[in-house]
Amino acid sequence: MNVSIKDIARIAGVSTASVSRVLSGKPGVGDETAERIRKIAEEIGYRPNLGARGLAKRTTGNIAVVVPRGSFILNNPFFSTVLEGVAKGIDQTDYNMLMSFTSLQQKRLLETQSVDGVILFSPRNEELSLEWLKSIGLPIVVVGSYLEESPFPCVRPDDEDGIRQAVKALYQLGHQNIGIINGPMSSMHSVRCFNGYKSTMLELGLDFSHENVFEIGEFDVLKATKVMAAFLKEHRKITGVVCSSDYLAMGVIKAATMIGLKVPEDLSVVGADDVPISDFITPSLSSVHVDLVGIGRKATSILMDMLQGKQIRKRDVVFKMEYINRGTTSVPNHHLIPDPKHEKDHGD
Amino acid sequence: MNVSIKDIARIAGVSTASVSRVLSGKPGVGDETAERIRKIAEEIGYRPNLGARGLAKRTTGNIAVVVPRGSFILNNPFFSTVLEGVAKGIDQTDYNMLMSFTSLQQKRLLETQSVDGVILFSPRNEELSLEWLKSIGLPIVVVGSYLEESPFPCVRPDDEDGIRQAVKALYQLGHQNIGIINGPMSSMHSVRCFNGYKSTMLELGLDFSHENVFEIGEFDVLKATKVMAAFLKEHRKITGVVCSSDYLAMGVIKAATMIGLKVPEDLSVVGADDVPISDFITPSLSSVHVDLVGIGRKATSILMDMLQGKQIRKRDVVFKMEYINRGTTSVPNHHLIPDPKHEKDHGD
DNA sequence: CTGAAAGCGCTTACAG
DNA sequence: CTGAAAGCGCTTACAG
Repeated sequence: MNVSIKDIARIAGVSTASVSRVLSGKPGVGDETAERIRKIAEEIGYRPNLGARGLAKRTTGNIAVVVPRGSFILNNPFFSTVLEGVAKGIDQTDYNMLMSFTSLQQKRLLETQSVDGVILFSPRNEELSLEWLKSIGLPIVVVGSYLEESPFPCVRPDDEDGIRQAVKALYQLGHQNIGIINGPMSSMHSVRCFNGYKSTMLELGLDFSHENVFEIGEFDVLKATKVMAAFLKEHRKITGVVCSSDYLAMGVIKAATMIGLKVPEDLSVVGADDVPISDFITPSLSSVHVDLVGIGRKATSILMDMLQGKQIRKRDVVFKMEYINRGTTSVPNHHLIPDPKHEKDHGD
Repeated sequence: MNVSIKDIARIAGVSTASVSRVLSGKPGVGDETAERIRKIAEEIGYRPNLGARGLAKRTTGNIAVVVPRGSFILNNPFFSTVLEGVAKGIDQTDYNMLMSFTSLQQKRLLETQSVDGVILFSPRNEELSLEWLKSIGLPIVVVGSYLEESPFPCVRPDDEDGIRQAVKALYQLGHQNIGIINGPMSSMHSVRCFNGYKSTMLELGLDFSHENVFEIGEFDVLKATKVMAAFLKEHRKITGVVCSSDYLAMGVIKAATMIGLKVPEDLSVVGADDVPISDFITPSLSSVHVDLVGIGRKATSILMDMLQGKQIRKRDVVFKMEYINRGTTSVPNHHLIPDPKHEKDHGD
């Protein structure tokens, strides 16, 4: 029913081969013929059928963006911000973006020859097996931390150092009892954050205790506030807390408020990643900045390189992070600090 | 290189027609043959080629989700929340979800026979012309307010009534000078909000003045805080402000803080839509709730009906809204209200 | 129940 | 510069 190159060929009195050539920008057709073909195509409102083209060329023109953990993840500004970068990156190409949020959809998407490559948001170990991922034989680049032995290029924040900076910032403000609110340890990101936290505490000569580590099982922070509130209540010695994400940090603030703690007077909290909304809430969130949009863009450009058969030199691209002091951090309430002015002299 | 039904047919010693029939669940193949085919398909790791299937069946199996106004829109929780509903809806079908954020991508996506239907997030008039949209001849359902004369089914919040409730709530708290922070009037949503605001002010016998209407030109609220702050500074008589979205409301709070106004003591603010994060920030945002996820789901199910050729009875599905009092509203500072207890007795 | 054949809309050696 | 033809991987009347 839709017009096809056949129609154009008939009207123009040429072969479909010629039509195909001019419409897909290939050389080898006389200027006049080409012009005539273009005009006719325009007139009869020709729309190429990407599916057919894909069949013939063995490509799809689609790239998949798969984010595990269900669609509620959309509320997590980390994802939406990186996604913004990915979207911008893809926009500059001729690819279309296919998204999937559930594992069912992912399987279907990836097993069905529907995409040429995939941007994979850091899956947890149990969600997508490395074996399966390898078996589908698609170019994949992962965003965020993933398995060490992953064969896929990866672009991620330097999360371990991010937490390190967060802890140091708190330390320099005078905090001694510093806790961490972390995601589930099945995520490499959480593991890295934990490592950064632990090693920095030790390095600074602060008490490291598993007591002060709170791991929430789900990324659904909204639901986790009550347990966080309980945790904070039990650990009143903690005057500062670092979080593995800004989103989590917002939950901590909420939880603190619930039990009557003031931020930052009673509790300093610092996030990680510095999503756009963090500078926007009141008080604005102290965090460790990283170029999230840049991460998304970089991931896309690496994928594009792979799609063009280029050799990928750097399999791991790590974005550096930088602490930003805003409204949710201050000197601890219980101790008067002699000289709170020294802002940043990496004490070691 | 990938195995196809031809390979299966050869191995099984049957025709590709039979293979096709069993693999796509069609009747008319003997149990034994069917079983053999299935087993072989499994063994050699057959993956159907959706593109080829699409070519043959004249469908794509894809639905497009198009959101205008660039990808920064992802930071707007309204979109991500509705999107969550859409994603959940699509998950339950066999369709894949193609997303596009820029107008370039949209054109390509829709003009290229890549999708069977589209979920369109309320475009502004100037972005996507109705003519063009109609010309592509795809089933479309729009989410959010759009042109009155739009021929496409639409599902949206009752935004006009939402603002009405917000104004009334403020009025009942004792506010007399109520302003509105609105989006650009090129969006139907903003128009509706303005109408709701104006008519309610008049109805309540309050002063309506264009002075108290602040329209921000862009949806990029982050960038708009400074102008909002200036506006608030110039209009100190305003003790309460209603916003056309929660996202905007967060900007107002930020702006108020910037100029030293306390929320809600000095300024009450109420949002609209009640996105998940609104209950999460501190103080939590008073807003007018609407089932955003439900809106996304409903839009998807309507589209599915259209795809199956069903007649759509209700072309406009309007979700009702309900005011929720939280932490950003209180009695106005300047006036002592005799009886602030009467919470909700729709005064008219 | 089963298969031969045409067709979906495009691309691309191959030959001229 | 141009066309005939085969092919991409699947589906579906049609005939048996």
